[in-house]
Amino acid sequence: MLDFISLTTRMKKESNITIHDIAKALSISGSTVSRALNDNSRISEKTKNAVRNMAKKLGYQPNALASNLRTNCTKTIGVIIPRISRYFFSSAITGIEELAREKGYSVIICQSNDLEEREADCVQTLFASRVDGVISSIALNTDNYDHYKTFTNRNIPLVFFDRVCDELETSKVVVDDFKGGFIAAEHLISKGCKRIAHISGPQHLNIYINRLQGYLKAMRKHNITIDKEHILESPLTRKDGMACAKKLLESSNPPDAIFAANDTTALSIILYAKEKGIRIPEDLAIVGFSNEPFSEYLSPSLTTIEQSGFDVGIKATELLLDIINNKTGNTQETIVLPVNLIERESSNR
Amino acid sequence: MLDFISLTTRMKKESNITIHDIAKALSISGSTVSRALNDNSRISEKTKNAVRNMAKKLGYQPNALASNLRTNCTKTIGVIIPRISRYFFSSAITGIEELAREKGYSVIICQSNDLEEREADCVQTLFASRVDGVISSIALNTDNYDHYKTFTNRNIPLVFFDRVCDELETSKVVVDDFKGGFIAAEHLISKGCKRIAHISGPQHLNIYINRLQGYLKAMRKHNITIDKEHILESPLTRKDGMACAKKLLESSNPPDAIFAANDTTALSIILYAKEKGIRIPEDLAIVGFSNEPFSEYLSPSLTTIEQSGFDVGIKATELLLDIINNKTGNTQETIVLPVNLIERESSNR
DNA sequence: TTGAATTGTGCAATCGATTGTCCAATTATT
DNA sequence: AATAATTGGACAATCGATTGCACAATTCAA
Repeated sequence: MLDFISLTTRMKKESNITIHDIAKALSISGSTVSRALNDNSRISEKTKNAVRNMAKKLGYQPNALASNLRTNCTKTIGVIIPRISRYFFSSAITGIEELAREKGYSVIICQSNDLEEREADCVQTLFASRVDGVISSIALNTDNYDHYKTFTNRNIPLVFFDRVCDELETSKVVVDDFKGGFIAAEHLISKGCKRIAHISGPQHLNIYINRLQGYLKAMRKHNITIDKEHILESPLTRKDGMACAKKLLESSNPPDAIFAANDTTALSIILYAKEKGIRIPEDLAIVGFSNEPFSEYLSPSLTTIEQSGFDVGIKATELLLDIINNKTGNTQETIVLPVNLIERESSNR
Repeated sequence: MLDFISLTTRMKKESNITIHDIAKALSISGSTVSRALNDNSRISEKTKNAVRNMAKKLGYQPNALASNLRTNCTKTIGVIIPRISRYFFSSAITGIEELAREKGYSVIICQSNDLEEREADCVQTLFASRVDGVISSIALNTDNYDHYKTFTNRNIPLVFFDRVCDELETSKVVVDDFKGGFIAAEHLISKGCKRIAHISGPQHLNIYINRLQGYLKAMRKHNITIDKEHILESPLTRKDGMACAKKLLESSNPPDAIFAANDTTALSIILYAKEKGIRIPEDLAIVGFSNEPFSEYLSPSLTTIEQSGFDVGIKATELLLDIINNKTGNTQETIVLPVNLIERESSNR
């Protein structure tokens, strides 16, 4: 029992080594220890070494809280995303974390669950944590951006990615949705499709507007007239996809190809078509968007537009860290990353 | 320009409202403000209201850093996982975050990328951030657990989930892998399969040991003799799965069913079998483990064992918060969550 | 050799919130 | 009315690291 007590006592002590303990052990002042540990030029090599050795010997671990309080910088960046379980976003986080850790930053992640209210909560949480900067992708139903002023008003660097907000003047990282829409449509055209429908997403989100515009441009370029009924707007869930498929395929003028604004919707279409005995790609060619992990394994496998969440995360972090470290002035950059077409069975005719 | 300057000045000020500013505005002391804000019983309702109103009016936002430093508690929990982009783990994080935020905690996430060295880094990062507790799932190649002593030595609560470590005496949350293995094998037996192979994972991980043991028990229970060649150990990647499939299916005594320790391996088997013209499930029945997002969409769709990452995350967080708030003593609980079989085409014969 | 420049450290204030202790004012008790 | 008990609030120390300034010791210049 005695052993146990002395053990716990020792452990307790061990967890509380401060620069002052080091200072005492070496009979120097705390400020010298602090400077030595920070490699300040005003401390002699000899002292620095002594301090470093003693720090190691005592098992010193700097208390970030104290440091943060004094320096008013936490070496932490906050991330707000709709949902972590979506592959694109978890890939983006992987990229963010990768670069952040390399540069000595930690990452705090908050999920908005695609709810504006939750997003506002996230903003509060991150602000309370005094993050040095924030990377965000906007929730599906957010149409008021005031909560972000918590950051902008206080000059806390903010970078948006993927789902960006034109209303706020910040740097942004997006993929080339316009081009994605364009090459998706042009691909279908090249396969001889004549009646190409498009299922788009919520039109207050730039990404869906751009995919739609890219599609329209390709259609115009090839002088294909569009049946107005062939352009639908949808929240893009599995269920909505089913409804859209039904609406399009049961109409009087059914399309011979569909470009869906995401893979989930494309999946719904495939399932619906299978159920109805519509052959893919012979009767109906399909192109999705995102290259979800499942898209490769669908039957038929899904032609889609690939976008790298990882790259987006890396770029956004680069941008943010540049701003934090004041490498860039007040410039608001918008970086557009490339997309590319992955041809698979669903359009191979 | 003047406007701009005064604006920035104001903004700067706005971001630095402290309890002392409130105190000054009301001609009371900082300690009273602090107590009022914390709803301390020694402050009169009248004063509390005055303080709250002034706080709102000035746009006061508590500085968590200062509070943390003083109270030595950060209201933050750390999470270490192999990789966030795996669905099971991102689901677990969703669960963790959900409950944590509800209880007023933030979450810091670190990825080990299944590397022991990175895992040790994560430990350091989280410790430096002075998290109040840690939830971890061990990296694939970790076989030395000393780095976790950083937490255990200092009585920082630690809970493992899924990939747990028996060497360390902590609370754990796992799914019932043994039972999962058992029902997977028994299901195949019930379908009339006689030569049931199993592709297991690294045997220093409890989850794979348990799945294997469950499988063995089912086989014994039904008096089925096992060809030793029918039990393989694999790192369980796509590529390894292919190799295992080849080895099993080209042997002199090919199995008529395979229970794979994860869905990725099951996928490889399906692809290999298709390539070789082996019919599923007629010639070969397949059961996987995890119910990955893609498993439902494979052709044939994959029978598998479902485990809820979300539930595991919730339970682990419950456990951790109980320990942090000292509701439980030193008890080391191990919670086992249920699994269940999802029957699909790959075994439907 | 003396004053100036340089180098290496220490002192003490500071970041913002919390909390043990003390004191004044108010209310209750006999 | 006098004392005791209670209530509401102020003071000052504290958490641990950082940093402007002061100052002693050393080196350099003339």
